[in-house]
Amino acid sequence: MPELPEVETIRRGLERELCGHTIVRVDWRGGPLRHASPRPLRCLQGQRVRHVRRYAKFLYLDVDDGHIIVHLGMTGKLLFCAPDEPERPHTHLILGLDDGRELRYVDPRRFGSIRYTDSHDTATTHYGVDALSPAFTAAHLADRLAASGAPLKAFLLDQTKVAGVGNIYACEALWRAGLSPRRLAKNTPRSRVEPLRKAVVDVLEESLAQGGTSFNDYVDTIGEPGKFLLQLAVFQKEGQPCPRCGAEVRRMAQAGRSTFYCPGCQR
DNA sequence: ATGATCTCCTGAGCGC
DNA sequence: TGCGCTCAGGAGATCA
Repeated sequence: MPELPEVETIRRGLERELCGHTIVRVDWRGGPLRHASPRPLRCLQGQRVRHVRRYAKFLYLDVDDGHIIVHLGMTGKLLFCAPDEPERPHTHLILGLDDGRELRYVDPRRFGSIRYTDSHDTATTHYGVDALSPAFTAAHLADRLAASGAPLKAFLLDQTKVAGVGNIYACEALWRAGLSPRRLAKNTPRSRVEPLRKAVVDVLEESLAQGGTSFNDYVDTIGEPGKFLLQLAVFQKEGQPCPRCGAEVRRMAQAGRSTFYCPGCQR
């Protein structure tokens, strides 16, 4: 479900609504989610949330003693609820807050994870630079592209190359840059690296400004869907005309995922 | 080491 | 209507 803009939207919601509040109750339903938590989640009781950070698609909730590392997978949602609100199916964790509200984690497919740890995250040590960080420069991207024999689409999806880009924005960025998803990363001409970097950053920032992209079930922490859907050029537009050249948008499988592209103007 | 494939799980949407 | 099939925004393990 969520890619970088959606996760960042959620981070902002958590920063606004959760920071400074203390967790007074932990109700863990036993998942299991993708990963077990190194420290028991019940130890979060009595701890105050100090900061909420994001790296790639991971959220880091810094508490008094350690960090809660959250990945939403495909269908994870963090929702602020009143205690009397009916519980949705697949609610795995409820954090009771000091002002009576609850923060609930709901995740039907259970591809997400919630881990409480006292140490630094080891899951992302091999990750690349975050696509919205200042370190994501054309020079850096050029180096990474040159070292990769993967097709551009697979390159962008690989979190160890560039962190935070998912299937929607990989398709959209390649369309904006006019680059074929099949082109090998190392065969990207130097002159097209900066346009690609800009396309990735622009599409992420524009989506973020709209609160992300929603298909079926993505909502932010107060249940609002994202509005970027209206601006997608090729993603899930198979058979429709390319907004730039009018050719028919196609779909193909790459690395087990759907790639949407325009055969007319992506070279 | 790198890239491709499979897998975890549930739900939605489609064709029959 | 109801069944079975395909597909889904992620990423880690495993294989070549």
